[in-house]
Amino acid sequence: MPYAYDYPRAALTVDCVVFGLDEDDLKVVLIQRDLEPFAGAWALPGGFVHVDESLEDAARRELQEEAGLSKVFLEQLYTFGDVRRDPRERIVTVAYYALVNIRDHRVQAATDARNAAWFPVTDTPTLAFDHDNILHAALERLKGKVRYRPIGFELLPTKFTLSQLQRLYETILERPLDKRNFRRKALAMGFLEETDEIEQDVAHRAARLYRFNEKKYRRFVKQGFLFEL
Amino acid sequence: MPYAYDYPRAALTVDCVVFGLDEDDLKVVLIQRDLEPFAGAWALPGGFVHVDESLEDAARRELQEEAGLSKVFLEQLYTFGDVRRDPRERIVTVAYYALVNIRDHRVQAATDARNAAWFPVTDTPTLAFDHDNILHAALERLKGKVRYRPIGFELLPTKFTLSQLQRLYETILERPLDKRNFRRKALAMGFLEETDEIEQDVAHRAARLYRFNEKKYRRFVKQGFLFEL
DNA sequence: CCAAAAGTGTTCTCCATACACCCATGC
DNA sequence: GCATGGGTGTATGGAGAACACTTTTGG
Repeated sequence: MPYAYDYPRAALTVDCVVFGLDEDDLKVVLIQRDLEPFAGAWALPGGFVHVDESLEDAARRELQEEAGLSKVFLEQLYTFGDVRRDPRERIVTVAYYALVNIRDHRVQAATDARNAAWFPVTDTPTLAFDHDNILHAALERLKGKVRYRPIGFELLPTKFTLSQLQRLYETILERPLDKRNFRRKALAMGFLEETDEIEQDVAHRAARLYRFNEKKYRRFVKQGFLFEL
Repeated sequence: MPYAYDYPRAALTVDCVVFGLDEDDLKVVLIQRDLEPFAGAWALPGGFVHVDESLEDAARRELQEEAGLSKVFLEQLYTFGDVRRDPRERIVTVAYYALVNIRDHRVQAATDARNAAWFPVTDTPTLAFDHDNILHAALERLKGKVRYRPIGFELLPTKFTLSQLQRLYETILERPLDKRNFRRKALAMGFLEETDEIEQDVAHRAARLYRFNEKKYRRFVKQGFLFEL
């Protein structure tokens, strides 16, 4: 079959901004590069898109290969295509962001033995390529999205306290929230489910654990809704 | 220089969803294809990304070449990368959407003599490739974005009446708005500027013309804001 | 008994909404 | 004078924001 486009082509990659919550810190997965360009520098996990896999498949494969992560929340962020963003040749990258809860997903430097680690988003080294831009865009997206879609739950363990949830929102939005107002509104949404368990091994009164009920959430969305905290 | 990626590569295109307002109809530019695949079918304007131009540059060049449009509001929408979205070979497309006011921007079937025309968004033919998906995504984006960024002004002539503005919002949001509440809120935003002109040649009382003041808008944004109509 | 965080209601203010009539103009 | 849209104010309800003390538990 003839090519539809017989001229030099850009190469295509995917890069992933993987967010996780560690105690009350928002963290991101970075990979230390072992090859030029930017050998030794930290970068977002990512790699070339195979010609026979979709963009999202490529992103999931790279997450698996480079960080040992699977079955995570993943959403397309933006496509970065400046001509000189890679010093080698023209490379366009489709950026994704992922949300994982660190408990369930231990990050491992995987198959290709490069170093993978969690960094606090507020304290990352200068990244390779334009990855600082990508990370910044992902943070902005997270901040915007969290206000009208309950994606925050992806970052928490299955069962969590309302204080954990509140601290998560405060971390992402970078501002304090009022405890009573927060709890009232969070519960009023109607898709938080009280469990009969409480947290363990804390040196103070133990808080009740809640869980996110996705069915209730979907019903809620269908009826037309607005999600604000 | 060696290639960073010596394997078969996807081709890369841009496609543009160009919105315009014609009277009170929201319309979109479509191009009739003269080549296979989908010869004769309507499609979004777009084409291959050159290896030495950025994605946005490619989108602007295609708009110029295929529809004679320049200097329009243009924003990246989403990147569509399903393996089989083009029957010829693997082609990934970065979709953009553009807003133009039809008065200032006459659409012409340009250099390559293909047929270009405006279609009401509510009444488009079945499009080539996955362009129906792309159009649908663009409409959703427009609906969402118009609520917190005043992009609607891009669709109107420089001077417009408040009723025109209201009808625009009603069209995009697909619901009626209250006239008094709309006017109060629109003016309260503080970046609409009353001119001393009124509309001409209407068979009823002539409405005052307003203009969008971008400086005031920017000041408004800086102070932290929420834009809702 | 002290430290630490959990849990709980009320008030006020502001904004979204609902609603109806007179005005200016062209024909 | 009539048809057509332009232009205007008020009352009500609901939601967001501000605010402080008591309870429980472990050490």
